Amino acid sequence: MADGFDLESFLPYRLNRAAELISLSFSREYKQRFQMTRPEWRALAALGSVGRMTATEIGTHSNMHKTKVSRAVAALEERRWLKRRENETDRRVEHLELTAAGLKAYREISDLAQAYQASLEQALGAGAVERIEAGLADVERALMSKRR
Amino acid sequence: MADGFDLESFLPYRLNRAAELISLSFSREYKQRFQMTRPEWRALAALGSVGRMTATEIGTHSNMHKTKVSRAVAALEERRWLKRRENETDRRVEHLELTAAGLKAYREISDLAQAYQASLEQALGAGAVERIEAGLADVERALMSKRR
DNA sequence: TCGAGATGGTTGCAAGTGTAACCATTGATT
DNA sequence: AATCAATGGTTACACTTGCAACCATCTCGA
Repeated sequence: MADGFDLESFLPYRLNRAAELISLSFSREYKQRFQMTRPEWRALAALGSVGRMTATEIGTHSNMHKTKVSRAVAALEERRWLKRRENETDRRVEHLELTAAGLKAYREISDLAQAYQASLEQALGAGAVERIEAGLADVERALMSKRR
Repeated sequence: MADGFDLESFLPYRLNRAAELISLSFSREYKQRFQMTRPEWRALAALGSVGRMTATEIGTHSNMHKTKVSRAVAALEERRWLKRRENETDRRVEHLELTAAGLKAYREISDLAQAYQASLEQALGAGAVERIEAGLADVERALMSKRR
């Protein structure tokens, strides 16, 4: 069926397949150990690396839908890994920050993540990860400008 | 919080973010127009480009869970876009192939996909897509060998 | 100061998903 | 031939997700 279209070189497809594969591979490392979903880990990581943020900020930072963020934050709060602080001047927003326990968890999981990334870099060779990430950044930039 | 871990350069995270972005961006192009889910489009694309396949083959080819494939195939059949043919020598397997209507749909959507990819290539510059895909292939290879 | 719209965040609901258990069939071992 | 494991595929169930509708609060202009 030679009609010019090749799924195998269609970027959305390729990107998704690689992302699913890597995501699956890494999530196995923490899902069992920390009983945490991916959105929760993402929110934790954002808070851990950036510090105090609002829910909306977490959403834009990690490109998650606001309901995902909302539920992830609720779950982390339930675990006492984060607390909410109200903003004096605008009572709609809530500042979120990790508790001591949350920070501890963040450190453990980010250690895991670093080890994972290191093993990937090892397998891929020097500079490969940087090159790939540069490419991804280009894609994101292109999509963002496409949007409007 | 300088602790050595930077979410922004963590490959699983970056890959997922880019994939979600591009997937969202492209699915808008066909979801409304063809009322089709992503697994259905994937199965259709696999069948359209490869030709006759079994469900398992579609699964490995496009890296989809077999239940996803099963449901996508059922949906496509419901629409009369594919038909099942039994295998004489092994009655467990079913050969799947597109009907004329299915092929027509495939052509329309793959035209859309080609146009989409062309606009991306335009925005990204010559060779960029190939470089990115080469990087993705490396990642997949690394993950596959990691697995065992 | 009042109301209309914008913004931060949550929730109800319907649809999509993975896991595990399942049915049917085949292949290998005896 | 009889059995048991392996394989192709479907389905029941619980969980996750996105959309839309929602509540509360804030902003801006008449």
